[in-house]
Amino acid sequence: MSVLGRTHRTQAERREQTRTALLDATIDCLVDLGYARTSVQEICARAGVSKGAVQHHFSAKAELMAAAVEHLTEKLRGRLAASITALPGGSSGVAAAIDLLWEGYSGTLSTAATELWVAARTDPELREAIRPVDKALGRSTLEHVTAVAGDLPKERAEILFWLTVNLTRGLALDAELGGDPKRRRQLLDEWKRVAVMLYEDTSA
Amino acid sequence: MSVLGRTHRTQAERREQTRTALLDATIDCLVDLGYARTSVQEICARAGVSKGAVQHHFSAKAELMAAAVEHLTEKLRGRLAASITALPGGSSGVAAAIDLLWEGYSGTLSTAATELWVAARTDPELREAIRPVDKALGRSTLEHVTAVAGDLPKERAEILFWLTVNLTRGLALDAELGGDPKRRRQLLDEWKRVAVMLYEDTSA
DNA sequence: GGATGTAAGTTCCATTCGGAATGTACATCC
DNA sequence: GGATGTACATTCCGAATGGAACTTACATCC
Repeated sequence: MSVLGRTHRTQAERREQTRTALLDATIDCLVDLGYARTSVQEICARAGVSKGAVQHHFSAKAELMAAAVEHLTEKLRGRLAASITALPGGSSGVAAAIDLLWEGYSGTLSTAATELWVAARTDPELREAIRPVDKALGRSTLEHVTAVAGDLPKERAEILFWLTVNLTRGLALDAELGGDPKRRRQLLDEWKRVAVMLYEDTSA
Repeated sequence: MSVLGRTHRTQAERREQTRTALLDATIDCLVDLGYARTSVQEICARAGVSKGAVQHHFSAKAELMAAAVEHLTEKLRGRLAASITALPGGSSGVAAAIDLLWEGYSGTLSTAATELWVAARTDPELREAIRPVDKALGRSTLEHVTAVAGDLPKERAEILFWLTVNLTRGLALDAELGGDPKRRRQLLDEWKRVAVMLYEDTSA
């Protein structure tokens, strides 16, 4: 008897609603509690749904997590894609792109992703679920980026992109542990300087 | 009745032996099973010790984990410090230092550290235990590095160091998930090139 | 509008967890 | 060499977990 869904809902709508409610609640739990303390019961409580429901949608907890990964990356991809196409070209675009990747990889969505990533290391099932999705996200983002910075040789652009992504992920870890934000800002600024330099070096 | 400890052991020795056995077993578990599946029972089984022992040494699981962090960083620090002092000076030293940091931050010890880090994000107690220890490790390593690359302005050396550390941590995450080793090698080589360039730029 | 299948809620169970209580072996000190 | 305190083992318990079985509610199709 939720306040939503007062009207008639088709079966597909019902299904989709509780499904996304479950996945969103899962991400919430990952961010708030971490993977270790994310229980099915807690997810159900947050989603306003019973345990039976999750079992109906997902045969096991791992499957729920796998679906959450997809849900998560889909959201992240959407956010990134939207911002990237609005990037300016040239060297100012490089700096802006780095900021963008940092924002993308340091937000709550990425926090949840990190939880799943780390958990996946020792959970083969989850791992197999994550890998293709993550690869697709990387490719998709890379495509958008290279499309914007088109005057760079493809290989150079890729290297610059992946360096940024990995640096950003390291910084995100640092942020999660409560490292010094000022230093992170400093490092990111320096990296932008270097990246722009490299960019101009190669494209000029 | 282990094969070790057949001789008389003083109380302090007994205490120290089972303590380190427990901590080593904890790290083992973190690497093999991940934080979520690391239970006290499993640790005891691997350490060849009973549950009562861990309770005698550590009042709660969180305390064990906190001690494991310290044990871990101490080991890591030892390994890094030993290798760093043997570094050559000049730009070849920069490249070698990067390789060293990569090795240090991508081994099993660091894998366990990452598990604890991520878990600490949502566990205040563990977090408070980790922060000072991690900071000390960073400072200690940084000190050694700056001592070797002494002809660089201090601030520049620090930035270079932290950029490398964070990049390395991002790459380590990628490695854990089974990313392409060839690409990681490529990225690391490129970063070495850039770092050497920056180094020569500033010190010349 | 009544039959039918799917979505979701309720209840239950086996397992496992961390931690407490209690008992035993060992080392130290007189 | 016997008393005493520390290190470790055994056993138990309440709580929480994931998953199964069963029941109820809803939408769809005739």
